[in-house]
Amino acid sequence: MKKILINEESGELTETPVMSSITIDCVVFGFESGSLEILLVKHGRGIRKGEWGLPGGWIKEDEGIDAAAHRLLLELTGLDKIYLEQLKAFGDPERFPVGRVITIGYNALIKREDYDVKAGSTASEAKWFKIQEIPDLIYDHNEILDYSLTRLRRRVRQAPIGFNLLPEKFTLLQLMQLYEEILNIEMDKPNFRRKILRMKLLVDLNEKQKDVSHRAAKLYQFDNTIYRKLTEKGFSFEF
Amino acid sequence: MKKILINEESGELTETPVMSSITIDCVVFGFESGSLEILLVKHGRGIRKGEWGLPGGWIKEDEGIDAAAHRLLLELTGLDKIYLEQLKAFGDPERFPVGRVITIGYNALIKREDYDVKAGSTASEAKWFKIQEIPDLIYDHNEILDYSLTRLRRRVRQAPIGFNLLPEKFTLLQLMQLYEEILNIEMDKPNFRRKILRMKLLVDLNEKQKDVSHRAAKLYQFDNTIYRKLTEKGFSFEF
DNA sequence: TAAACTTATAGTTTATATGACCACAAGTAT
DNA sequence: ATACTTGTGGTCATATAAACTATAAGTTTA
Repeated sequence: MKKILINEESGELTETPVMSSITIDCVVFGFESGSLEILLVKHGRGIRKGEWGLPGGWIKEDEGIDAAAHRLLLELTGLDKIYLEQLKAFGDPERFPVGRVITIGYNALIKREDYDVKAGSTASEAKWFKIQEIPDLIYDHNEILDYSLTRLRRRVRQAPIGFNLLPEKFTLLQLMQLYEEILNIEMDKPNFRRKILRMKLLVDLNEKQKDVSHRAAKLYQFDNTIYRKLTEKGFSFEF
Repeated sequence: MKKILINEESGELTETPVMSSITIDCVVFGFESGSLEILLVKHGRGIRKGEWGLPGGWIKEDEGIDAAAHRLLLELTGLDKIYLEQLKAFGDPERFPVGRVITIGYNALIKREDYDVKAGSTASEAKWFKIQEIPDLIYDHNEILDYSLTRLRRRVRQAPIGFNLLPEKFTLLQLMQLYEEILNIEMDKPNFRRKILRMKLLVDLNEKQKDVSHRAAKLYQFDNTIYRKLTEKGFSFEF
């Protein structure tokens, strides 16, 4: 292993840097029929064969961190333009059995309707798990997941990111149920409607649900441009 | 450089991991006479000699990330038990001129009264800068600093962490001015008092300021144990 | 010694947001 | 036609926030 990286001309590095491998691990969230779910992959080889873990992989040389996360998710799901947020780096020296590997965690929010199980190369080994039914995961992935969930719950109250888990067109009830599921609380329908509509960041599509066995609800759409304009005026999303 | 890290027995690693150097960079915040300040260090060598940057350094093998940050700050300031929060990893392939180096950013909040300039080994090259007077920094350190400030402003509203910047005993006005400075807003004294006292997480020390040239204010103390008990009961700090 | 000044602290009032609740409308299923 | 489900609109009591006024307790100055 190349232990010393000092450039004699610039002299920038005066100590011996430790080289380490860097991975990305993604917590991929989806929302299906009222349940918050996470996409896990089964390990195909090694002593931990058959165990579940977060999808991830190695970062390439000359590749940005966000870019690596996007690439890995594209390989896994066939989707680009996934909504991503970096969590933080996890680097317990003991976290990985084979050597020192630091991993960078990501939260990814995807629309289940977009996701085709067969699209990704590793998709046959991928499966959605309800939040309450997550098994023991490899390495420190349960720890990463805990952190991820805490972060999601905080973020979803501060910024309008929940929409990334819903179809392009959604009803107010769907949105409310998303919040109820993520935050694990019960909400009041009329109050929720008023609060979210008062923010004026949803576009009323003047369209209704179809093929539902009850009164059809109006469909709405989230428009990021509107949100940006509002924040410039000092508006701040809050739930 | 050792390019392949596959353990044949476990077979965990199926691709060639890229090795990278990892550094820590800390944004050290202090609060002095009404101003929020940041501790910067002057680079002693190399082509960028004389330029200012965030204090930081290499992470050691077999050293946790948080532990590395604590060690580096101990070397710099002579202080242990500094309040630390990891920000995230910064890894633009171009961020560091000599080679691929990923850095992990930290926010550190310290009590200025505790900090002795002469304590740290590199202290002679360290200096406090007011937030509004930050110069151009080396590498991507301005970017890290921007992220850090955004994060601090958000965090300070959600969790009682501002106290880490104040002396052990402080007045309500000092606390208010800290918030005013960090959030860059003006607040109303009576309203602020009521709001913070209503939370019941300050201990009234039944003590007063000394040597002030005006009516002395009561001194208060923040008690983390009380805060933890309150959060267990469902209380959540908010500003 | 009194007046001026600074900061601490208490109270009041108004607007606004929230939570809990009721009522009814608009559809579907039996 | 009736029951049932979901959507949607309204009310009211309460809590909270923001703006403002007032006074108290000290220090400095003249």
